[in-house]
Amino acid sequence: MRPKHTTLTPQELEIMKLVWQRDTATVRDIYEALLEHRKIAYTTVMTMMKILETKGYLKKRRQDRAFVYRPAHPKNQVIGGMLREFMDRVFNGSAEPLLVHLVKTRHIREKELQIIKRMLGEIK
Amino acid sequence: MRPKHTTLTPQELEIMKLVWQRDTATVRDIYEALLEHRKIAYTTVMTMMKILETKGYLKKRRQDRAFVYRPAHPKNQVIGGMLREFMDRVFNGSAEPLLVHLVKTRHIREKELQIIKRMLGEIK
DNA sequence: CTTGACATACGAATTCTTTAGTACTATACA
DNA sequence: TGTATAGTACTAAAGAATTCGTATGTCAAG
Repeated sequence: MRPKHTTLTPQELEIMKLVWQRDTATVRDIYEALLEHRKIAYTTVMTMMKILETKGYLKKRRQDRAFVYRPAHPKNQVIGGMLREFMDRVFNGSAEPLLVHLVKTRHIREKELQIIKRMLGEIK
Repeated sequence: MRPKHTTLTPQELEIMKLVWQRDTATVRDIYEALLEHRKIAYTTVMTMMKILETKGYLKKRRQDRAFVYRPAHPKNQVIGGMLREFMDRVFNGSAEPLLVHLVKTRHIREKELQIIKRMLGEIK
C-alpha cells in the first residue's frame, strides 16, 4: 500500500525547517525564532507543533516540564516528497518541463550545469 | 490572518490546464473533461471558473447564452510563477538544492543533462 | 504559603478551498 | 402555448489551514 500522500503546508514547513536546523527544539525555541520574522502567539506555535506530531512529522518526549521535539524523518526525505508532489501536480510528473523553466528563467546557468555534471559523474 | 494565496490552488490548476489546452472553453467543456476522471457537479465547475475569473486567471465573454472562457495569461507565465513560489518557499529561492534532489532521485539523467546543455547553448 | 513565570490542554474563530444545491431565465421544440 | 433543457446567479456548507484565548497545572523564588 502506498504511503498516504500528505505534504507539509506552508506554515508547517516553516516550522519543520527550524526544527531540522536544531535537531531538537522546544515550542519556546521555535516561538522565539519565528518571532524574529513576524508577530505570532506562543500557543499558535504549540498548536502547530502538536499537529506536526499527530501527522507524524515530529516526535516529542517530555524533559522536565516541557516537551522536546525532534524530526521524525530526515529533511531530505520530506523535502524530496514535496518536490515529487509538486512535479506530479504541476508538471505531470516529468522533470523536463521543470528544467526548461529553470533554464529560461536563468536559474540554471553554466555553474549549475557543472554541478549536475559532477553529481551525475559521482553516481555512475 | 493567513496571507492570500498568490498561486493557483490544486483544483484551480487542474481547470487552468484544461483551458490552456483548449485556448477557449465553456463550463460544459471543462465539466465533461473533468467527469472523465472523477465525479463532479456542473455547478462546482462553474463556481471554480467564476473564481478563476475574479482572480484574474480567466477572461470570459458571452457567446449566445453561455460564457466562453479563455486564459488571461500564458501558461508559461503562470506555471513559472508557481515554480518560483515553490522554490522560494521550499528551497529558499535557490535552484541548486532542487537540482540535487532531482539528480539523486534519478529524475535528471544523462538525457536531461543533454537537454539542459542544448538549451543553454541556444540561449548564449 | 503565595505569587509569578512558564508549560500544556482545550476550544474556538477566521479564512481559504472545494463542493454542490436551489432558484431563476432564456431558448428550442413538440 | 407550454414544457424540457441548458445556462447563470445566489447561497451555503463542509473541511483544511491558521491563529489565538482561556483554563489549568507545576515549579521556583520570595
